[in-house]
Amino acid sequence: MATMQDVARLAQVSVSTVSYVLTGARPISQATRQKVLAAMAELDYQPNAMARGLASRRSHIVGLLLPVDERGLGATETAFVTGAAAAASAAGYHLVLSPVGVNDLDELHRLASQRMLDGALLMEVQLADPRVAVLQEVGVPLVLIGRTEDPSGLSYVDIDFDRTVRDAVDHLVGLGHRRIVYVNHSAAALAHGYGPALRTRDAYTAAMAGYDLEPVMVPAEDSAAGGRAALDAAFARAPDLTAVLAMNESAVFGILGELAGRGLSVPGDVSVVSMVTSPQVAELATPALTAMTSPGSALGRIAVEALLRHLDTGSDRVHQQLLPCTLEIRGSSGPPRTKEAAEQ
Amino acid sequence: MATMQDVARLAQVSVSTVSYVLTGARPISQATRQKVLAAMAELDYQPNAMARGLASRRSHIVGLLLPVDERGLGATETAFVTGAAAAASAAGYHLVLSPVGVNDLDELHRLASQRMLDGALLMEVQLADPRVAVLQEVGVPLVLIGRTEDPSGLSYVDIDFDRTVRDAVDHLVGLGHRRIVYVNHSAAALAHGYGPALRTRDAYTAAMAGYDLEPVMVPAEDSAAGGRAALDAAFARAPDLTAVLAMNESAVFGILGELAGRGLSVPGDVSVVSMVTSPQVAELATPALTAMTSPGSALGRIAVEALLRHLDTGSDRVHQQLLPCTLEIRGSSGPPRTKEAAEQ
DNA sequence: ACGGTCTATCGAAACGCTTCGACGAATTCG
DNA sequence: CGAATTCGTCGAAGCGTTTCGATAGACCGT
Repeated sequence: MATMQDVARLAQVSVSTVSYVLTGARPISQATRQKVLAAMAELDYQPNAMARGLASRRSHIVGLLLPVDERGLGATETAFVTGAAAAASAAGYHLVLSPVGVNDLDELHRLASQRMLDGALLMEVQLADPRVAVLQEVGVPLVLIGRTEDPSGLSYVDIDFDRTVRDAVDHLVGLGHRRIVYVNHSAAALAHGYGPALRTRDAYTAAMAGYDLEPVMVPAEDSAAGGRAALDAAFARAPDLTAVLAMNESAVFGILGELAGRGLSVPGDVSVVSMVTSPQVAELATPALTAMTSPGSALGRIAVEALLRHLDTGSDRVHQQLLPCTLEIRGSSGPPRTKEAAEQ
Repeated sequence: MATMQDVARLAQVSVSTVSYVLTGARPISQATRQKVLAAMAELDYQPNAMARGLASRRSHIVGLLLPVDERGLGATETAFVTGAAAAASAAGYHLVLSPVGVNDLDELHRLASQRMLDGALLMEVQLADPRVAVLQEVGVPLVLIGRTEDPSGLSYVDIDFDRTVRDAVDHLVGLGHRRIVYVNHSAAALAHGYGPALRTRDAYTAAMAGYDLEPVMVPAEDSAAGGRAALDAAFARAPDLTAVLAMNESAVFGILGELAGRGLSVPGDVSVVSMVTSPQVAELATPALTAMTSPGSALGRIAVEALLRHLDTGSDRVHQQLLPCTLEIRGSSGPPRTKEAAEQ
């Protein structure tokens, strides 16, 4: 493996000159630059990442800190991860996947103190997230995926839940629905201060209020069975419902199954709109789901770009950005049956 | 940020002694070890990963090389990635996610030559995969996820497709099915030498032959629409089919939808078994899918462990291991209608 | 009491790069 | 036309570890 020494010797220049050619930290004449580049090519030289990292105090590695307690990542999270990895890679950075428990603060501290990470993305941020303080204390630049309760001074990217919920409700109301039930994440998630669950709850309430409609929210476990149970609960509380808005991707399928089981057609009897869902998943359902498509991959890319901008320019402007999910109408939503049609 | 120097000074020992305490490379007396550990604790010392990496020529980073051309990762791949990340993390290693195009060999060469990776896991291995040679040439220890045509001398972990297909066919034949159609990956995947598609094709043919049954295989695009089309094709070629075995996770949902569209019940009229599927996905369908559950997370863990064993012990024994998917019977498979029942 | 082993520790030389101060040559300016 | 500036390059000092050879005692058998 060739070193910079070898290149310098072959090009008959000093080591520092080779370094300057590589980093552009100082001007180098065309002539010598060519000599050096030729030598590099001949030796198939690649800079040693560790040495470079040690000397420059920049590893060119950013960490993606993902909570480990979850049972696997959903399609949205996966898209986020791959989007982030692609963006990092495109910018000459590396993305390391660090599973750290939400409450394993010591482990996090250790990880962050190793000077291996130039910066970090924090996934699944809670409203009150102790991990933020740990990372700040160690001085690792940070971009949150999601938001804490008070994110002032913190960079984050997140889904614009307000807008997403409003758009979904608008869509359903626009079709003529009045009785719209919201199936949220689980009660446990709500209790834990899981941001998306809380924010969508509030947004839903507000959106319904805007139309003078009564909000009906039921929580659902993150599974098909949870969806079935939630639909039962929904009918118990609103027997005349004509539309279901569901945050919980897994639960949607249970809802669909349960509707079919009750002999109700979609969207004839009940319209279903799935929130924060990937197109791939939406297409799996029959009928294909009208869904608010999550900007998973874009979020990942934007988060990385914001972080790298900070790292590379040293600018300490915080980057705060919300991306809405976009409505994609497929087969699971339509106008409610009119009274007459229903009475036939 | 405290350095080893600081620790040494505080503990009144030499720097090398501190290092030996940390690495255990040489014996250190209890007394000094305690002094050193105390100093470390007091200073909240964490070794600098870059410096350690430079001096020891070991980065403690392994790369997960995933092809970039795919449109996202499926649930199985995601489980693999998280399993690998967890295993690496547990062993004190870091996992970097490197999206490199299957044919971007230069990029791969560059990545591998940076001495940033102690080893690599190669995902989505083709039967003839040029990436393997590149990595071997650079001398990066390697574990394949999947297999090349001739994997002798190479470490790999892969799904035992033979066994998986056989178990699935056994299950269906055991229920009484004779006309079993296999819905494989796309024709393009087959043409590209995509291992799972080819191996399951052969295994299916062999398993059917074992029962003196005629194999009928149809390819399907990786989508719900692909599944619908495949089912059409299947009925065209085998109008009397009673069971569908499907490799293509996305297509399964299309198949289910199309069956419902034709007024056929599952499993009453047609049984469906999904191959290499995660439980989460299987549960989404109605009825829940009888499926061969993929060992995604275990594969990731095992691959990392094999790689690290090689790195840490220097043993150059190759590790070759196949894991079968396990049959999980849910609601989509059952005995075929008897002739009498069908004629009623 | 003496060379011979061990054991625990030290000092110094890497590891391969970046970066800073210095310096000669070329250029500019008054 | 000499002083001041700029440009391109060099040498050397780090960056924070690991690791190797050396060494000073402690311990052994004789």
